[in-house]
Amino acid sequence: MRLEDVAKLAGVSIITVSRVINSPELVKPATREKVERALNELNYVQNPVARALASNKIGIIAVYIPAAIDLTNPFVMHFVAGISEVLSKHVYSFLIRRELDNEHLCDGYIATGLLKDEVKQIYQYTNERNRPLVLFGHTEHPDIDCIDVDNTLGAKKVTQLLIENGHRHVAMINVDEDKDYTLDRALGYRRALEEAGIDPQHCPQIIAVNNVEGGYGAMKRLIVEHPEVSGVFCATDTLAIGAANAILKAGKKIPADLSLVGFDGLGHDLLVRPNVTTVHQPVYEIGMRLAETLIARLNGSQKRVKELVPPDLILRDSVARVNG
Amino acid sequence: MRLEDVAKLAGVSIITVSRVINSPELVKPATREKVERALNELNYVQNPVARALASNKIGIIAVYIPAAIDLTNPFVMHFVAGISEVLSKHVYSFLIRRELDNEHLCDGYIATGLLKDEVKQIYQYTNERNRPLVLFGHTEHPDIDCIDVDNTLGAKKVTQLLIENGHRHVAMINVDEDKDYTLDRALGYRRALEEAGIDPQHCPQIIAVNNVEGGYGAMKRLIVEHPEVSGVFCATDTLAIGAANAILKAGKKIPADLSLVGFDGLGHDLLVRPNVTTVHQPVYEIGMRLAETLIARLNGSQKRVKELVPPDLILRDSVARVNG
DNA sequence: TGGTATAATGATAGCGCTATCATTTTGTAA
DNA sequence: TTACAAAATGATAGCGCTATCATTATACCA
Repeated sequence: MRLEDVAKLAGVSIITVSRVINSPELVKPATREKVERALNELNYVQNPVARALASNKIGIIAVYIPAAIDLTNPFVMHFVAGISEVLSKHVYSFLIRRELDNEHLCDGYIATGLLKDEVKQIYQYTNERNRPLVLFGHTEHPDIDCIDVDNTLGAKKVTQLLIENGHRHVAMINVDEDKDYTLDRALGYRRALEEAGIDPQHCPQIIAVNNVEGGYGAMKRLIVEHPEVSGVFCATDTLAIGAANAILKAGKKIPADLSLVGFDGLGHDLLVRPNVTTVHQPVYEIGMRLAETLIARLNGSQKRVKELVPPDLILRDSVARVNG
Repeated sequence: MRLEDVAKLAGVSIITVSRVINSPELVKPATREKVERALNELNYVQNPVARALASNKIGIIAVYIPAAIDLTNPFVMHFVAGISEVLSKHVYSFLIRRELDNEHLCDGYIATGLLKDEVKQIYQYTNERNRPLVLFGHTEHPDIDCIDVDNTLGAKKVTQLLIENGHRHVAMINVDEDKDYTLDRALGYRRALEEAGIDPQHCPQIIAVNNVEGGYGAMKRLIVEHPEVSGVFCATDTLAIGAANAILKAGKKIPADLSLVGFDGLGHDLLVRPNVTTVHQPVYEIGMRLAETLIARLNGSQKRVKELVPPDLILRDSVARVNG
């Protein structure tokens, strides 16, 4: 079933059929009708591969999520859902790529979850293929469109919340990964301390694997080794869930005995008690913005996009005044 | 950058270059080396669209998830992750489609989350495009490869668990949706009751919207209207979380005052206390099996696949003996 | 009625690759 | 050396569509 078959039946040339499909306004109504009848009769279905080859447009965006990243992670899911919403409006499909192999059946790339080394790699990869690239994070790279959460600001805000509630002995449980957000959140934490005149040296920072067990173990250690600490900032909500379990297990109350804050805000609130005060990362929105940015590029935009999205505090039930 | 450029540089024909890329064993080592040098020097990158057009193979599987289904649902993402694992081994990419429009840039289709009406629609759609289709669920359709959880069996098992623990007054909170799994779980529930000699008429079944709030409201009603009930089966874990909240809010204990069981088993266990006994749906594995089935079809298999995967009970802390 | 502008349609050459068949080269045995 | 088979390479025709330019039909005005 090709344009040719339809053309033959309708008694026109194939290009006229193509026009009826792609720009019907260019075809005289009488002819158009004739062609449409033929299209219907033959139940014509276009071959998008052939169109892609001829027009150099495929209608697919590749979302690159390295194989090391767990797809079922809510962070990833919300990100992908945001992308999906925007792309479907623009008649783009998207595919999820887990590695950078020879294929590149797409018009452009969105990437997330990259380690620093991987940024150079995908930059080269997309350049070789002459396709635009937009990134979640890594805003330090001048030649790539990037959008990120302002991790430093978020960490600072939430640490300040602890301080404002009278906590002078605070601690941070951070993630054991070579990613910017780790450093940025640690930086925000330190800045909040310094601005409040608290010596960061006196405020422990524990490194843990980013899962519930990691948070649990770190908090357990913290309770034993630093009994003076009254407020804890966990670099992720996942860590915070583990930490909360450890606190309760130790027979302490949240927030009466220990105040706890997290970072992510991806819906755990419905599931955990007490609800942990946290920083909401607008991941869904960032997915949307990145998709919009990429589409703008595909439509010819030359504007370099660099955005730092300020996160919001979500105040819940896990912070109390010291001795209050 | 085309095969032609490489061929010119290497002093061979384009087809020889194509062979070096696709079936190097057919090329004499000396020639192969010459071509490989040229490939490297020019940094050749293949155009997969052209290859797809010429070979009628694209290397993409479309996963159709209707736009009505929330992508951030863990059910969906585990399913997708299972598909992803298998496909990446077979050098296929996959793309997520949210609606059935004119595009069909793929070798075959995997679909989930379909309403009954939508099954016919996608069946016709894929037939017109001459592409194989495999489905999660809807095993009643004789002409489609389908794999499903045995929902009836799972619901029966978990209801029996309540009965075995002495609960004679049980209730079910079911989902308000026109899907098979709804009916099947209700059926399993009823069968378990009947086999135990309990009249289903005396065991309430409440319909709720499938979210935490829905479960909460339904449970609240149940406590007021049916105080005799001592064991509740929720058709989804999401409902069970809401139900658990309602029970605790009412000042009752789980499982001392009320036993509670769910259905899904998708990792909420880490987040909710007490952990709810549930039925584990092997969604990830079903994603894998569907992907394998589709690939078998693409490789020429003619075997109709119909599988009902038996789910497992996950025994946790939310069921106790009556008056025990 | 003729001439010109404009609308409508058509012919044809790719897009970059693979499949098919044809040709050339190489290897082996008589 | 010759003959023949097998291995290696090449020429060419698509795959089904769109872009580009050429041609033909129609409209409009003087």
